[in-house]
Amino acid sequence: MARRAAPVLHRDNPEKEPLSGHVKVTPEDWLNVARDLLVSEGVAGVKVLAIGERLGVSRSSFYWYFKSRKHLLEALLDDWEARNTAPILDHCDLPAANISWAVCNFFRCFVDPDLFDASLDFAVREWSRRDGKVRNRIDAADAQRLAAVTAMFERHDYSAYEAEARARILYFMQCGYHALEVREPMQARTARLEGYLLGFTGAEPDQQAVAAARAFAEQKMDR
Amino acid sequence: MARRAAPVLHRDNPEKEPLSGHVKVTPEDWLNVARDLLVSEGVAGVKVLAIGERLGVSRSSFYWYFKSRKHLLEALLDDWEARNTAPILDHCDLPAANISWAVCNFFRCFVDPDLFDASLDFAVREWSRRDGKVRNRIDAADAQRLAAVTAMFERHDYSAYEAEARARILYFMQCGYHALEVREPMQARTARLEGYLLGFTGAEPDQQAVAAARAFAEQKMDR
DNA sequence: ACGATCCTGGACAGTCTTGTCCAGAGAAAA
DNA sequence: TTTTCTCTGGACAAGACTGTCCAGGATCGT
Repeated sequence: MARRAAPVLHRDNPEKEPLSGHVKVTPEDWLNVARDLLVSEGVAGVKVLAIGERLGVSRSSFYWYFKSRKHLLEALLDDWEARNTAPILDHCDLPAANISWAVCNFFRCFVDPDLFDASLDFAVREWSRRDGKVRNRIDAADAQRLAAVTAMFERHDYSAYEAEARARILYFMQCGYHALEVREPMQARTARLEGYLLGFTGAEPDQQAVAAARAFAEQKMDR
Repeated sequence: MARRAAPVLHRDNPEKEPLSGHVKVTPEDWLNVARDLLVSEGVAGVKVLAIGERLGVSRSSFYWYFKSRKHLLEALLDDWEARNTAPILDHCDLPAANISWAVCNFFRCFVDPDLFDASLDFAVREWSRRDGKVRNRIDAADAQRLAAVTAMFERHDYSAYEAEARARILYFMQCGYHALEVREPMQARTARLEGYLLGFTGAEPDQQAVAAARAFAEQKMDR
């Protein structure tokens, strides 16, 4: 075996790229495009060839940076874990004058793509349905987040029982919203924030908190 | 071309199946296994070979019943539409003495796999993220369902504004619950029903309604 | 200038999947 | 029984994807 035609060299094939020569990429480039594909196409769409094409680079150079596609997927999972849970925990721990402010703080996470990438979170969630290891990691993340929201309600004098029920309503509702990917302008959504507060705190909404959250969301929309 | 080895006949190959001869399947068999695979593996897992193997039938006989894989997927989508939306609309329209009973009726849909197959619904939802046509159909289904829940709250004297906010909390929360596929025994879940009612109706929960919903859920669990 | 190293392109091999074709088994009709 | 129709099995072809190998261009240090 090992009989093989001589590879076509650049100088013999000027159509390729005038003089730029090799295109250099970093492992981060591969990872970034992989994340995009995970979100837009699902884990099945994370293909070495597809990433290489988008980077304008040959497929085989991938194997210089990653041992295999499987290792890329592991890196992708680490990347998600490093991004998406900490901001929620932080925002639940933020000091708040009353429950309205606390809920509005929580709400900010799900409005600001820099704090929490909902698309990425749900792409990983979908992936987890077909992979036990992924599933375990996302279960742990959900447990952490729910515990943080529960603690938030408890700090505002709800009983343990009510705090947990309301935390679940709040977190599940927000996740349901993203799961359904409702096509609704951000304005309509924030306008209904007051209604939500009415629904799940059982207290009169603090209009200042609502206004602040609305302003924040609208500002995030402008970008 | 068209040179080809003579196919191995059954009588020449007794290893196959003693004497049962051809195994007959129906288009419904193909569809049922396809639905299972859609739920467990996602749309990418709906492969002609995989279905055929599970049916114990050769891959090529698939093409007698369906023009192509694409046509199977269309049939799958029609099948979902025929199953999953009507029960929700029906349960929202059920007569109810008060809002607690109404919400508990709604709750039943999401507890009874015969009324609403949440796994199938989310499998289609996931599919819809990669296919515009699927997306349009599921958007329409969501709109119908939300309208029904909103109307339910309105019949119990909530204002249009509050009815919509509470309908969204209720529907999104329930979807979020299924989207996250929380691993929690049904008992724990129904025990928290009262807490949910407390959270999103803004009224004192009707203990009889809660008890009835609990009993229903526990009975469904036994099967 | 020149050698060592980094990184990429293309060929190759192997697997998996879809879709087509046709011989012929089984069952139903004549 | 014989004929006809329905349905299945296996071969074939083509395409997509993964992973391997290696020649050699590009670049950096000396």
